[in-house]
Amino acid sequence: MPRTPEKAGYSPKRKPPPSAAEETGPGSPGCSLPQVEEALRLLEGRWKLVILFHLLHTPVLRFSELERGIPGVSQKMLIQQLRELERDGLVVRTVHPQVPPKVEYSLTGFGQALLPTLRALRDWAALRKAPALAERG
Amino acid sequence: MPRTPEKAGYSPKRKPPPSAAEETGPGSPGCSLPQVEEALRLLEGRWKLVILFHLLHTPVLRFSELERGIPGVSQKMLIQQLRELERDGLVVRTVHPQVPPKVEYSLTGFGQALLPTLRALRDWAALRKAPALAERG
DNA sequence: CAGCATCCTACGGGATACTG
DNA sequence: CAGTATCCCGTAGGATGCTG
Repeated sequence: MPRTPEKAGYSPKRKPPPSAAEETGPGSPGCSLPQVEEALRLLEGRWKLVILFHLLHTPVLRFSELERGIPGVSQKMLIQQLRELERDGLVVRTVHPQVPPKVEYSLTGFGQALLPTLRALRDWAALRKAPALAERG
Repeated sequence: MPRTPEKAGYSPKRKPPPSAAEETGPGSPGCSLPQVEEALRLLEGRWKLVILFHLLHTPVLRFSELERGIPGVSQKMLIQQLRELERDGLVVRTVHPQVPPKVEYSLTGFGQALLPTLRALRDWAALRKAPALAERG
């Protein structure tokens, strides 16, 4: 993102609404919708879930392994998404100071906590082939 | 998307890889990664999960209700995401032929099947405040 | 009320080339 | 090997205005 010289935090017209803590009332779905929305942002990005799926299956993976494991991704995207996941506390990046560089990625506790979600997601994905699914609920 | 007069299906350089059913082997994470990836696409979009959360909480909602329930969204986006969800078989759109138009949205069986996933996601989101979460997994 | 149409910008994300 | 830098396109998505 060299287009903005700074950190490019981005905060324009997007969330101009009132103060905050407003939908957090008792009438909101589940528990606190905005809190969920916030967490959802951490997972946005075409490759994040895929990366997490891989790291959940293989606890430690180096960059090249991830790259090979996710055929459609470019290094730029892989790096970018990994950095965001790291910044958001989902993934740990470990650099081994060697001559041929070696960097390994693994999940934090927070990242591992996604296990139930990803498992449910996988099961849901499997439903797409199930014929017993009535189209009209 | 009036820029492309047609349906603008979009299919450029995105998925040029081999045939398919290749990672579906026994060595892949969980079950079949590409299948999960495919299902993941149905949920992409800034507002889709939020919409689904709302519809899971309130089974039937009209357009204006959703609009009010999701403060940050624009009508354009709301419509667009709803249409995609409808097209992908997650949501049903029911038009009531009245003078002041009335359109209601609800989940299909497939959409309702996301309940466990969304629940897990909500629980995970709640973890962000939990102090007992070691940053290094 | 529910939606379509249009314009416009920022971001997502791919391709390629270069570096420690 | 594991990135960084740059160029570039297409899409996401906001703002506004109009319609049945």
